[in-house]
Amino acid sequence: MEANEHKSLNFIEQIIEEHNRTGRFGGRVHTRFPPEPNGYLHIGHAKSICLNFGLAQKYNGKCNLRYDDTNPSTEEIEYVEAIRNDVRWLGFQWDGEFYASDYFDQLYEWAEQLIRQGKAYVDDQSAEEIAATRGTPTVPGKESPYRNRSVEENLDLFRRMKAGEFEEGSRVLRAKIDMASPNMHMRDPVLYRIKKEPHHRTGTKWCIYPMYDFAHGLCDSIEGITHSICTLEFEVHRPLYDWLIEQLGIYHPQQIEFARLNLSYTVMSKRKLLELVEGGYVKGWDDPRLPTLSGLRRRGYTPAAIRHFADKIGVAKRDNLIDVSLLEFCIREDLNKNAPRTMAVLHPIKVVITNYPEGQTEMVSALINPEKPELGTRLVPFGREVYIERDDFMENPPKGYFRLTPGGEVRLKYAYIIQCQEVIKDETGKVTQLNCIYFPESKSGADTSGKRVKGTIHWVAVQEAAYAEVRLYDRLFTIADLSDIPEGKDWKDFINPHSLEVINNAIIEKSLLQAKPGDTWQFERLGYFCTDPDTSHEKPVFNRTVTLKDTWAKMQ
RNA sequence: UGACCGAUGGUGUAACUGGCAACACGUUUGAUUUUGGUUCAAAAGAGUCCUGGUUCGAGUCCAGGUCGGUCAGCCA
Repeated sequence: MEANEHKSLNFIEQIIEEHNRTGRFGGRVHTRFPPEPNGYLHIGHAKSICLNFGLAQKYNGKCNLRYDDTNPSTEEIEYVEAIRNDVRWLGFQWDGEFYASDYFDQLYEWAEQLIRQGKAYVDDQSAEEIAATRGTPTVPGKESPYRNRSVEENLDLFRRMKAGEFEEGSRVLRAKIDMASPNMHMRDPVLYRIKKEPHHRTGTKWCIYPMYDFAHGLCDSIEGITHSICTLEFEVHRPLYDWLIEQLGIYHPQQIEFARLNLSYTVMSKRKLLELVEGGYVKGWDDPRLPTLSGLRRRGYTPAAIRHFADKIGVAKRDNLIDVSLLEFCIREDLNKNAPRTMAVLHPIKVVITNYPEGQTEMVSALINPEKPELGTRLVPFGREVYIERDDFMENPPKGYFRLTPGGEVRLKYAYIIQCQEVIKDETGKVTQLNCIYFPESKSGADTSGKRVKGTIHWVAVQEAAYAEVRLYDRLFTIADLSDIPEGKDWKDFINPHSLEVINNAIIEKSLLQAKPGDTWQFERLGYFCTDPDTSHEKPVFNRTVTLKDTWAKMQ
């Protein structure tokens, strides 16, 4: 596919190829995916994962998985395992699996080195005082009264911080840069803080922990990362990233920033996702309505579709809002080719074929997947009574409707053409049964009836029907752009109250009772569905991944 | 009256680095079809944020503006 097809380079590939030309990294490409283990991965992370691992593959390089675990108060082992599974599920294998905490000793040494160089100092101010003296983007900050302590005093204090002599919040280590810098991140940023909390990997060894800005670039340096790819909000951190590495005189990777993914009708921030989960708006991190990888997986999205999506959206620096219809296109494309077909009826009406012999059944032959005829056929039981979709019958059809109508004819897919002769209703006027006749010579594959019908509908034979729970999902929000909330409104005001519809007694073919969690299907004419982990032999449960395109529904 | 970044059809990304603005999604139309699916064919839709400059020629270079985003955690 990518063999001799010349695809233009994205801006990161252009930078890499420029580096390769000039020999800055000796032709090496080594990236890393650096999640913080404090939440689940979402499709925005998938963009970053595909980018980082994809670059490594493309340039014959390497990509590490590195947990950015510098804050023990929010991070948990549960998340590192979930992240590992998600990355693997997406289809990537990292070269090295590392943790920022692996490097705490080295990081500490470098902090002492900075102190010895007179480039860092221990500040006794409180967090509030530091905030108050940092200034604003337009007003310079004020230097700390502790800024000019001697190297010896700083070293002593920092070592005692490490030894646990001081309370949390009483002291921090700060870089000594420039309190008047127009870049807020250069105004003596905090490098280390005291946290008397056990860490999921280092236990109680440490009671001081490095800040992101201090740790990240230095970890990149240790691992020999060439291109440290991160999102746009870190752009203003880059001068600090570079400053630390230069002061220390160590190997210098290149940080490159790209625009994070935004998807229409959903939220992507960890904070909001967490709020949806904890507020009970959804049923967990793997709720199929969420853009988390675990949610998408449960919804029936495949790794290949997500990778293809990541490829199609491209990489650039401008803010973007990708239309979900592109994601839906990617999963339909995959499932159309790969999902076996079956028939299910979500909202049934019973059809009785009055001229079909009572007690008779027969097996009709159906394609497993018309996109892959080599997969062959399956046998579907047919009989005198079948269920059809309520939508596939209309008593007073509009122009252009070509399904079943009183006196009208349709084909029951893979079986016979039927004609509706009688409509039976209950006392409320609801249609409860259709009496039809069939044309024996119209059987699929052996049709000598000469009849032509416009419509073909799906069905399930009554005597072979089983029941299932089917969960229909819709977009989680009612507005496309969640970054643009009207004045006085909260983003949660736009949660779609109809994002989940549960059908308790959908009709399926009995053969589907064998379905295993994760199996994907196309329910003919309805959409793609995936067996949910909640499924059981007694009560199969299916999630609708996405509907089929429906040009008729669009016309209505 | 800060610093940094960005601006190309409805959406996203391109434009071989100064040479007829292309591709994908979406939309519309037609053909095929035993899924109103798929497939195939076609169309509409931007003259590249604005103003000026350089040039035979500017989306691309220069100057000035406008609009949008990010940054004031001992979060990442």
